[in-house]
Amino acid sequence: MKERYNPQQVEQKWQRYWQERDLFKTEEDPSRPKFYCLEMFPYPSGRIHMGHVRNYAIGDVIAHFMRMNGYSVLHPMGWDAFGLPAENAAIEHGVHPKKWTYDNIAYMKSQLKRMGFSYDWNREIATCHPEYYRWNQWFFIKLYERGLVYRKESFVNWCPSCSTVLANEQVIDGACWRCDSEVTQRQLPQWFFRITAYAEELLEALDELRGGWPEHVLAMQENWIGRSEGVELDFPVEGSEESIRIFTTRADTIFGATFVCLAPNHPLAEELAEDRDGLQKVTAHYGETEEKIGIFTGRYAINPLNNERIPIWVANFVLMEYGTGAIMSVPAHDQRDFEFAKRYNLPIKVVIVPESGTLPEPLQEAFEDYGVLVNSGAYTGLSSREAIERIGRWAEERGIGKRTVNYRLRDWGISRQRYWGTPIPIIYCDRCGTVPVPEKDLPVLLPENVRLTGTGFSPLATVEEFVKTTCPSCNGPARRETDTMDTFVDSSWYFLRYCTPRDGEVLKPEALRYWMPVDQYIGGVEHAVLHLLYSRFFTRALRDIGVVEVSEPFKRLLTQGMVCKETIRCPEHGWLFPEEVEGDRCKRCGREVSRGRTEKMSKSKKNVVDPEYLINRYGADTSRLFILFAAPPETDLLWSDQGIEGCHRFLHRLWNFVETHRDSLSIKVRELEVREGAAPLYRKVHQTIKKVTEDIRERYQFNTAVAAMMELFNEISNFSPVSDEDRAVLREAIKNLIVLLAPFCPHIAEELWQRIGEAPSVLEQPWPRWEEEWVREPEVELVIQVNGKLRGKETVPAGLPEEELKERALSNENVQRFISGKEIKKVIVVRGRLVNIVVN
RNA sequence: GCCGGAGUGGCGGAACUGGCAGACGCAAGGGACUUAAAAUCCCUCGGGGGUUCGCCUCCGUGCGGGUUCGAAUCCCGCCUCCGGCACCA
Repeated sequence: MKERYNPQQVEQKWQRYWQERDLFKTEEDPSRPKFYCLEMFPYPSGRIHMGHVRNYAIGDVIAHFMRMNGYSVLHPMGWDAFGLPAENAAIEHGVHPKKWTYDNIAYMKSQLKRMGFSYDWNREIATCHPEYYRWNQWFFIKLYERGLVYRKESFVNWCPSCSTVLANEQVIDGACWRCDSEVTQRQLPQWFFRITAYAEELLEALDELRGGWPEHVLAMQENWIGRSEGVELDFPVEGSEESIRIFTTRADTIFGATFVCLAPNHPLAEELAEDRDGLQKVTAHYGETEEKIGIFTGRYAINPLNNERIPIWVANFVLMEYGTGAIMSVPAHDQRDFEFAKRYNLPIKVVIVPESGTLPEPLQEAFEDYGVLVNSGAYTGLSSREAIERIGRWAEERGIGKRTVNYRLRDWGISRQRYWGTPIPIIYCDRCGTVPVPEKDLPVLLPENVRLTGTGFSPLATVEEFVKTTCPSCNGPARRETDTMDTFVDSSWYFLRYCTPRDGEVLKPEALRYWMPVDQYIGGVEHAVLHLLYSRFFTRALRDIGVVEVSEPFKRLLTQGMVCKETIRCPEHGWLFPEEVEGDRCKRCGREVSRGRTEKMSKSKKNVVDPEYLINRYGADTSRLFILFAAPPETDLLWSDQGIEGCHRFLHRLWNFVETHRDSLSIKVRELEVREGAAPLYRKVHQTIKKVTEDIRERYQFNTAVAAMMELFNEISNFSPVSDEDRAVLREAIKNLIVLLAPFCPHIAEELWQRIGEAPSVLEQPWPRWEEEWVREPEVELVIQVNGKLRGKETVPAGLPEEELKERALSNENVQRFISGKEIKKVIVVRGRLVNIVVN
């Protein structure tokens, strides 16, 4: 009796089997090559979404593939478990963040298990666990001792909705990366990681990643680090001992400087500005982009190159955080200065002209290109490039400046005024000042009895027994730091923790040496600068304190595309779920809906598909297969309800085939004999092994690998065996197909493997090998062109000499029509492929 | 504005170093089975023209040029879309 494919039953059976045998447990095995396959760990928001499914399906294929190829594979999973949503849930629903988080973890873990991913769950980590975050604290202290962590009062990005500070990387278009609220500026004392100390290294090392990382991620990081070479130069302040140091990349325009601008929070601004109210007003608009405003300080500076006396201004668009916090303003050659000069009627002086010609005066806009210097004293006539070089040298010789490099990258502010995060291990003592918590007192535990209100003040400050402590150095009364760390600290090194997840005392160097770096990292592009840059920095910082030997954490990076789906919109009721629509009309109001553009699946746009629904309806194998088949991994994937049906159909057909031919498929033969009629099928088997292997190994093209398996199955279905020898070939074909399919659809592969009489587990089978002689076709179709146009085809034995191919081509009937009576100028022969006859 | 990527049937996408454009899948149309439907199976499926129904032929990979015996693929110039950066001196 033929049994019907029941995914639920099959999947549960094999998930239980894997779990009982702990099949995916990993240990360091020096006798085998290692492979560290890592997918970005999820935030435990409650349920997994299609983005997770795609990310983890890709990772699982790679992990299985490498295992079957004899590698010792580390494939772990864990939870990025600290963060705001837990705290917000607490404020809204009164449930403790810890409970909320651990409940979510338990549920999502069960979902991941139902998807059948091959994680070594023995290595599971959660960043909110004290044995995890103690290392955040330990690293913090070590880096503090090395001067890579410091505290300073500064303007910070403040999200009023999240009631906390954001790092620069977390502000997108002036809005919070998480909730989209407009970000404002606040002045607060903050802890910083000195990522800028590694700016040059982080930039230079990008070159080593080329090839293994996608080009656009490298470009984004390069942009973000934003290196620029220039000159620092002192402009003495008239009637004062002070001078203003400016930074410029365009020293060639210095003779065109008609004023100097200070950032409002520049130390000299306060001192020089006469108009207090004016200064305050500029300060209030600091960093705003809508409008350039400024005030004249009433004082003058001297241009060191021509001794010209130019006014000193304070302007809101000059940033203290970049360069020296002061600029020389050259309105003729800088658009920002041009706009500022126009507004305040400051002189505009042309000192650069294009190599050919002049500039139309008065200028309508700044001329920012390189060119030739005019009105520039001894430098007149030089090219911009030369002038920059010479002026830089001149300043260095005179000791009034130097050539320098500036970076757009800022230090990473990690203080957060929130509860659900790692406590910063610092103690403030009136007598000893700022004292780090001694190593032996770690971890500084996050207290659980806390009232969360979301008022914007650190919740920990209200927990008296937490705040009140004694100073580790003088034993006097002292207070603890009450801010917690940015959660990106947690994820900046979690890949190291997987190597020794349970060792309470140390990150074992042997384990790190064996497993690091991550050989393949997989995740979304949204972390191109944030997480990926922080991790590269952190790994280097930890290298410098002797924790790890590698500098780059991720050798290869694959950024998977988004999962998208069509959106539906009602003019009255906004976004709609498909089930809220009937015949293009909104069920509620009857108005016609518009099928909007396809966009990334999101709850707010109601275009989501719940993975759990798919598992229940089609099973994990079908879901995984479709998501791998529908698009190459880096491309955005357009969800299609019919598409998944197609993949389900394929698995059904495969199942039915095995069930129908079960008897003949379980006959084993000692030696395979491939007769005439079975040779094409047997060749297809070897061609498919080759194609699937190379698609996975070299190109990560899972869609074409799946297509190749479908092709093989089509050929299997069309094959009619006429002998036992043929049946043995058929069995061989099915057997190989099942093994090839195993990384994609492990459950059905296990089941079919067993049903053709093989012993489990198919996942422990060696990856099949192909034989080149069976990949080659004995006959090839020769394409014959005349003047590059297809004029005929001939089936010829492979490996014919050129002469013969040429002859066959020339004698082809249809070809004759096109060449008769014409002069043959040339014949190009590509062996095994084509002949092109050139006539005039 | 600067940087990165992409434009191929009705749709998702194939085509490896320049060598048969459209693999595989979806949708659509036709047929078989069935009382019927679902499921399954078979056939057709870029467009135009011709046909003795074997096939022949012209056009076709965003647009315009170029290199080449031969271009989806390489080069030059545009257009469109997506992503990143952007008052960074």
